[in-house]
Amino acid sequence: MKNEDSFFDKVYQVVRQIPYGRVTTYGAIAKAIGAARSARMVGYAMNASHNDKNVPAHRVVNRKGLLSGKHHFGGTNLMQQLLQSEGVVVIDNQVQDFESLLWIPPVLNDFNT
DNA sequence: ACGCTGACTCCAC
DNA sequence: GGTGGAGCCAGCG
Repeated sequence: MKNEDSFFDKVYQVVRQIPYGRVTTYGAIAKAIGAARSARMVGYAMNASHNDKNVPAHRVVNRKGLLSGKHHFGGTNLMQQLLQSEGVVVIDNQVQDFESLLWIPPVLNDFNT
């Protein structure tokens, strides 16, 4: 059975699949979970996840590659530093070469095909 | 129980 | 080409 009964859990699973040194967008995740129009919920879910889950929310940026949620990461450059630690060049809260680092997550299967 | 907000995105003017 | 508004869904006051 599927474990991701909650919309948020779906997001968590997808975000956790983001490879090292890679970034993705809310829209990409939203589409992966079947909610392309609910990108806001993706970010919202992250807020609940970053709290303590093992979800690399710092790898999730907005459509422009901007660290929109950095402000919620503790109020410091934590998010930017984390990305740079992974080899991602971030300048002024914006991911450089964002398109190249952009990683599109696969569509989340309902539970196993 | 009702309504608002929210780490976004897209469409229209 | 730039700016503004509407849409989506779920948690929270």
